[in-house]
Amino acid sequence: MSWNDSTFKDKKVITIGTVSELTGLSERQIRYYEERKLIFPLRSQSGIRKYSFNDIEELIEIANHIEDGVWTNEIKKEMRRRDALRPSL
Amino acid sequence: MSWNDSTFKDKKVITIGTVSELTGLSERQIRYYEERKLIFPLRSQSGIRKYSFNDIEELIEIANHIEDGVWTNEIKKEMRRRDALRPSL
DNA sequence: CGTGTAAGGAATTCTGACACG
DNA sequence: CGTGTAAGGAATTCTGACACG
Repeated sequence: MSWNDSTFKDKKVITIGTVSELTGLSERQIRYYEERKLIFPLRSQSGIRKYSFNDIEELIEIANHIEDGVWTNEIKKEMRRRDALRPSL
Repeated sequence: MSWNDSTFKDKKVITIGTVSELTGLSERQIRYYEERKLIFPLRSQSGIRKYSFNDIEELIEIANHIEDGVWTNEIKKEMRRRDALRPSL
């Protein structure tokens, strides 16, 4: 019933259509980035994807990288590097 | 593309089914509280209701009042009283 | 490689109404 | 008064595939 404020950003409750509006990305792009293991939406029982505000921010970063000509493959590597640097956060 | 953190709670992006899961209220109840002017979801172009985390917290408060036997009518009055007390916030 | 699109089906949401109390 | 439900329709989302390059 109540969350500490910092948790709102992590609550996966937003539907793909809304994410598309918020980011300007097509649903096709958003699903593709998931296929490439760059983003991990929650799934409802019936299979509907749910994203958090954090996911939205990551999607924008991913899209920016791709616009710069970076492959999803490289983005994935960069993510792993970043995660390795801050193991406790 | 980017929001200051305090804004997340106010972004109306959550669908009624998810709100129902999060609050434990039925969709019927949630729509009824809107009919009684206690809650004000955003509407997508096609008419789909979108709620914020703040709305969810308010819904829980409303439901608690009703469980205590308070009428929506009274809850509305209380809301007006509260709003009048902090005009600048 | 990253993205668009048409295809068919399943799940979601909407409104107005009848019911109970 | 507040809430449940069945009804019919409209909008959303899902997957797998073909296309282009």
